[in-house]
Amino acid sequence: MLDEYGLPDLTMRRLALTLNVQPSALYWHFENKQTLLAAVSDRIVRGTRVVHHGETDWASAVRIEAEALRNALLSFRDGAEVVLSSQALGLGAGEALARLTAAIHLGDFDERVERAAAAAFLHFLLGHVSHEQQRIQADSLGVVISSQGAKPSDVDTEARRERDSFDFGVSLLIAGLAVQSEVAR
Amino acid sequence: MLDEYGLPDLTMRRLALTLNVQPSALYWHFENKQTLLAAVSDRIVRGTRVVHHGETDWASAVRIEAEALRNALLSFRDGAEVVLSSQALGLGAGEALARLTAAIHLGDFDERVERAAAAAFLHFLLGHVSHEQQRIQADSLGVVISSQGAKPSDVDTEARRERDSFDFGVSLLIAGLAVQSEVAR
DNA sequence: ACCTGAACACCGTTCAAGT
DNA sequence: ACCTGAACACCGTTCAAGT
Repeated sequence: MLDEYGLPDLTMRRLALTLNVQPSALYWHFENKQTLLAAVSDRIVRGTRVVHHGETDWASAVRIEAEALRNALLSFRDGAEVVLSSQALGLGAGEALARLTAAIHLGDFDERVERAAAAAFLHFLLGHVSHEQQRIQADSLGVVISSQGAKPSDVDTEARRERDSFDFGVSLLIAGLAVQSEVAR
Repeated sequence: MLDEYGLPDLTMRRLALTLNVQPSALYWHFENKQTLLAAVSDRIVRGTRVVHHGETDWASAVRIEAEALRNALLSFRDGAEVVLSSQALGLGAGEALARLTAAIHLGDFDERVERAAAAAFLHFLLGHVSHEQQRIQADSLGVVISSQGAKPSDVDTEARRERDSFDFGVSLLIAGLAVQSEVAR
């Protein structure tokens, strides 16, 4: 349904219709829409399992995990916004945070540093991908935002640019964390 | 209205009621709710003007700007979420991005680096503060989320912790960007 | 230029009652 | 255990018509 209609049209009533059921029936299975969306977030995040990395360093582990999470979010329409909206309520992104924290933990930092860094990674990640997906959607609707002189810029080079700026952001945070580790010892 | 009711209850109908006007009247002034919220975002972001920093280095400039933006967002209930929701539509956060970019520009980086870094700062900033405000709201409703053994932890130390983890995130990004500048030359 | 009145096509959620 | 029927209290938006 998400892929077909997008988040704004993922309503309880439409979901019930798809399931050939009355809207009220959904409330036997989920307390409300928020918890339902949290469950959807979980499924989205768990989508991409990371290849069990042997004994790589923490930086590569974080990079791999970030990439995997980005792919998981990108694999559903509005994926990032779904997770963003349900973590805004304190639900749904726990799994993602745990995975990032585990990767960082390989670097053996102070525990509070690890928590704060994982949160920073997650904030960047969700923000960036939701921005990406908003662009994807706008493009698919043929909406032209780019002002003056910018060529149609084929989808491929556009996708590369997005990936590059994502990697750049991840690199910034990793480099910052690396400096932090040198300060610590 | 935002401070009194919060974003979820900031509806066109309630706004009209507050203004002693019919809901349809609002549509003469704004094309739709999205553009109205974008205007609200603008006001929130412009709230805190930065003290004209003389000739500090780019790192302090960025730190000051980030702090100012955080304060602007915190000064309205659900401020971060308002901006987040309207920048998800490509509107509303332009001013914030411009200010961060200007501060970073003092460091004289590659233009693409500056853009990507400013975006990274903004994503972290909005994500962090919206998380903060969600916590504030939960606390004010007396909702206890913290599991087991965590003391009630007075509001003051809680606020300090939030500020610290915000500063930490900003520091991560700044340190990462500093490394980037060394690579460049 | 700015607003009203009335309508359209929806929402999420509750709750008694059914099977 | 799981669902229906019916209702409640709302939404955003449009558009002819008024002043």
